[in-house]
Amino acid sequence: MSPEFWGFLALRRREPQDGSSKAVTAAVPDISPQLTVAVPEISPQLPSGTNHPSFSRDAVELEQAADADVSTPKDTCTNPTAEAKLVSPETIAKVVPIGDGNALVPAYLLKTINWNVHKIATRKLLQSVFGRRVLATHNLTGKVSPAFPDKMPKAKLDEALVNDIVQTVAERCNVTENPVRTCITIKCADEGKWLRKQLTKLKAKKKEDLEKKRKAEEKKLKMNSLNLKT
Amino acid sequence: MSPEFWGFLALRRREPQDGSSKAVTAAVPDISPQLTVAVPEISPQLPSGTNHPSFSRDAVELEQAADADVSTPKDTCTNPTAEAKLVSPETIAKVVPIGDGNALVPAYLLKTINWNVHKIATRKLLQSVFGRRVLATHNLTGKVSPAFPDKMPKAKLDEALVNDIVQTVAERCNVTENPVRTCITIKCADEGKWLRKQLTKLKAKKKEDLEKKRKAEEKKLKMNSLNLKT
DNA sequence: GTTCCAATTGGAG
DNA sequence: GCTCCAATTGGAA
Repeated sequence: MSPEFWGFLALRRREPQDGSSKAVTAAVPDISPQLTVAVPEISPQLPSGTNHPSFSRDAVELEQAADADVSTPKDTCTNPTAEAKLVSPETIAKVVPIGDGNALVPAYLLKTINWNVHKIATRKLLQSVFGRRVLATHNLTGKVSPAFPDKMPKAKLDEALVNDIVQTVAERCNVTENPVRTCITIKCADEGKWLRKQLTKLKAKKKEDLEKKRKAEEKKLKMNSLNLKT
Repeated sequence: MSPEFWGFLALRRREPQDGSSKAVTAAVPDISPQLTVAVPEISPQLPSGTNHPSFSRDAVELEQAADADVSTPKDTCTNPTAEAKLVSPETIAKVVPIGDGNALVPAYLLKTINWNVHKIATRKLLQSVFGRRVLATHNLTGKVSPAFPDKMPKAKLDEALVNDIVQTVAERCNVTENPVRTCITIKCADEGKWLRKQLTKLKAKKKEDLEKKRKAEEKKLKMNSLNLKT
């Protein structure tokens, strides 16, 4: 609850335009072109790192914090990001491309989606293609909110992947592309809130653990002093 | 540009919940039940006063300011709010109800609307039914923005009239009601910005006039003193 | 626990 | 000058 606790989340721009952004981008060349692995439920597309045309230091910190803190808890059920490549070929074969073919989603997922409800369809695809933490730390445009010009902009979702989703939903749900994009914006916002909650929990737990440790030390000291007396 | 200048526009709540709101509401009984008059282009539905279930003092001030300041300039082309009743019966007869029949719009307007573009259709109807200044000072729900909890909420647009518009557009444009409602929200926001601009201009003009007057006085005084010397 | 809503904003189109 | 976009927010559904 304390302001300083959220300092790194409720980010405010310190410099109007960070001159170091170019250098940072240069330092992070395109390593992997968004390989989408087949993982049942919540496929975790590698969170961030690749497609950030421009971000300033603060944004990077947010993502690192997110990566560091929330990667361990059971937010992904069975998934092993690394082990994904060791999965049997049959399972991998069940991933199919959508749109222009950049985005890959489990075939079974496509079958479960109700294409009458474009909002849900969009969210399902987003979840599958990007994973929660990417959604939480990115948005459609990567631009600052006009309503909150002091807040750090989030990174931009990979355009090609977004387009694949938008196309697919627009076609199969028979809606225009715009409501789909709006839906993406909302999903990212929602996942952002979710991430924050996760981090709050984590911090609370850490604090609690520290408290426990402190009390243990205290007790130990007390015992020691008692022993000395007798 | 000075903060105090916009003080009454960029309203901040002073008290959490204004206890006087009831009294104010009582002081403004429902005078006219939203009579919509037929005026070519921009029909000016009487701005405010009738359907405000709950608003605090600040909100009232905003509306009064708006009424007082922007009613004179040429924001409405040919319209005479008062004279509307003197218009020939034929002209009045050309007004037709939409939706459940609460909202009335000029028949010719309905004909000009392109029902393939729901956003434009919505805006046209809004303009006709409510008029710019009502749109500028009201919104869909009358609730505070969650993103700006300190800003005064605008008054709520008459629900029956809104419903008539929403129904009509949803039907004739073959869209769901929600995009129409979103469109209303945006239109109100846009008209709010428009009103602000008008007021800025007015204030600038007033200031300029004062300046002129002051200079004239100055000159006069100078002349007087010269006359005294000779 | 998620999804959805709508208020507000500045700027792009 | 008007329309449209999407970022952010808290709470409702």
